[in-house]
Amino acid sequence: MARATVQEVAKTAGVSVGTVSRVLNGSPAVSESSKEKVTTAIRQLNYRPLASARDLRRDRTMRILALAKNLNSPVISEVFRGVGDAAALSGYVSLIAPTSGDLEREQQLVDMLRNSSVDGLILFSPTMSDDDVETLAEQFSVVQVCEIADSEAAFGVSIDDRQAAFDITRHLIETGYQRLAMIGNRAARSGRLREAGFRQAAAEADLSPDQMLFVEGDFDFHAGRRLTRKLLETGPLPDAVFCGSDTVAAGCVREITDAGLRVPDDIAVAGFDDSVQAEMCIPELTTIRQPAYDMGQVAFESLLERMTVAGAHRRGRLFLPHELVVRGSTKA
Amino acid sequence: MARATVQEVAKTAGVSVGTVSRVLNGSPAVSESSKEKVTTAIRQLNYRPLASARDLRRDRTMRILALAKNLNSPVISEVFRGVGDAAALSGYVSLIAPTSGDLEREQQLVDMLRNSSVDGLILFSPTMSDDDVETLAEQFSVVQVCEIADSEAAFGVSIDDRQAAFDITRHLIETGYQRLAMIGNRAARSGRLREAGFRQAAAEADLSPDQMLFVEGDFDFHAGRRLTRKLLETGPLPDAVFCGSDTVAAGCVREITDAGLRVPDDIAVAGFDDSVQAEMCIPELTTIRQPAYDMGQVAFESLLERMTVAGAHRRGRLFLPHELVVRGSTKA
DNA sequence: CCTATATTTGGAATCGATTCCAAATTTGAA
DNA sequence: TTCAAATTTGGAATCGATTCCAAATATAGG
Repeated sequence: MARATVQEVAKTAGVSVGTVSRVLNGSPAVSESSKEKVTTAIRQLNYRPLASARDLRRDRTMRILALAKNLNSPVISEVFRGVGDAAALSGYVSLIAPTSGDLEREQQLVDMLRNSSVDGLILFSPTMSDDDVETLAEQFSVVQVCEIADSEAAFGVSIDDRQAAFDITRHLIETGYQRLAMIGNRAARSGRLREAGFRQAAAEADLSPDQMLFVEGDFDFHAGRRLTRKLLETGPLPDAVFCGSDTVAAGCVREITDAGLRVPDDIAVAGFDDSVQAEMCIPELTTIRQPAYDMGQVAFESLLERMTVAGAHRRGRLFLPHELVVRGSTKA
Repeated sequence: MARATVQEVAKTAGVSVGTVSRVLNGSPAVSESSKEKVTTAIRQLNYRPLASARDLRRDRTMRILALAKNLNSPVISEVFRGVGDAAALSGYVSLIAPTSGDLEREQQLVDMLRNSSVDGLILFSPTMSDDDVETLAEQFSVVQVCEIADSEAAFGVSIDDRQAAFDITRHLIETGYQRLAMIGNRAARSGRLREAGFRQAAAEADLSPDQMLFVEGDFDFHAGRRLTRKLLETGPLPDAVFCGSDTVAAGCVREITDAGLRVPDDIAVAGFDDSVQAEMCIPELTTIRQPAYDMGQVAFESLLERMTVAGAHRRGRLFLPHELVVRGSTKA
């Protein structure tokens, strides 16, 4: 059975294509009797309007695309859940695609925006340069979320990573820790901001450079272990380690524990994100809670404005509030 | 600057629309000089073919959609990575959407297949009934992955969940454990199969019913803790617990440890999936490794066949091999 | 130089849903 | 019953890329 068209529905229902289309789109200018005939014919033929024809004529798709490097991060899946729910409320479908950090793949996906396969784009951790993002956003509806370069033209939705890192580092210092270390990730835009916050807090407390150890690498469990090992082997031991993510912190706690030391008595550990892993650690992690779901919602609202309002101004960051969560991995 | 069309490109290049289209699609029947003129005009106008117009005329989109309840499971993200890589190799774009287990949302997304927004569909954990999946697959290109009901008409790609659960339970029994418990999830198709495998292995070893405790609930960390608590409080203590996922197993280990018991000396724990969490536990988990990435690839290949080969037969399951991974959470 | 063949080109028709305008029909008031 | 206004309807034009066929041009062989 081939696909039915409006023409066939019209013929079956004994009306014109115009009337069929009006019924499909809920136009009030249709008599009850016509509406019923059309509805019957549609059911009978199992008819569905062809998306490409509709999109072509209407010049919009009611679809958006969200890009990220990976999907296995708790923050990302929560952000995208927020995006999806907000999108659904406005009648949009939100699609997700991972780029694997592959620039070519990312380009192919971004082309879905350029060729109007989707109406808007949400970027989580773009591989392309900040300039390319900027250029893209000049012509199309784009919103960045979480990972936003700290440049002049920055725009998007995130927490204030620098401030958050400052806050948690400050907490460590106030709790009495004096030899701080950080495991960061300079590859990520947020990672650089968190490092800046860490250094700022340390500097304001007059910690000397050798009281501020820093190592950096990927943001996964194994990297956390490896980097912690490096930290324990080289130089003097820190008394607290601030990790750029809970996953890294989990690796850190594990490595410290395996080395026969105790958390937080010998070395305290702080994470970032307040993901499930923060609660899976022993002891549970002191960390920064990101309002991931809310950020997703706000990101979509912001995108919606850019898609629908003609001259919506594109500049500006939106910071959502973060929260310090104190648990057993640091002393009270 | 409005969007350019083939017409405008043709005019700028001084050729016909036919020639522009031929250049766009790499037809050999174009002279070098025309090709160059067109290429220049395209660059000059920053032209991109409009997806909806192309899709309408060609009657295909080169896009597929993958659905799952959530994205935060390590297995799902790995499966979808496999799908995405395989799709890219064949020139397809693979999109992902979470349904949140909401039937209405799922319907809306499945409609993207019905209205030809995408050429094919990969279902991970459908909310709709098995019959509805069956009906859908009769008319469209659909492949199930991981979660496949054990019915007559079952089709899709997965491991043999029943056999895998049988294997790991068997391993527990052979290691010497005699009072087995399982934490399962009857809401999932795979969960029911794993329970069956567990029961079968226990039955074949002549374990009596009160040597086969069973509790069930969701598959997350907190559920794992809660269900383990239930297990510890009621009835006689098991000496080994088989959990339907690593995440649940992580909760189980944690709860047992917090209760002052030791893993595996007092109670052994086995997981399922071999996700990162298996390595994050103390001790690390004995578990079943699923070839998630490969399953994704195979699922796409299977879908590709259905999308392109006319009368491709749709029936049949494809089982990929699983692997028992023995670690410290059970005795050797 | 001329015909036969191969290569390249132009442009109308097409895909299917929407929309606009004019025409037809209904409704209501007088 | 009649006319004006409101409601409903039909159908052609439209969106933009592709494709097919015929026409034009180029190439080669004799």
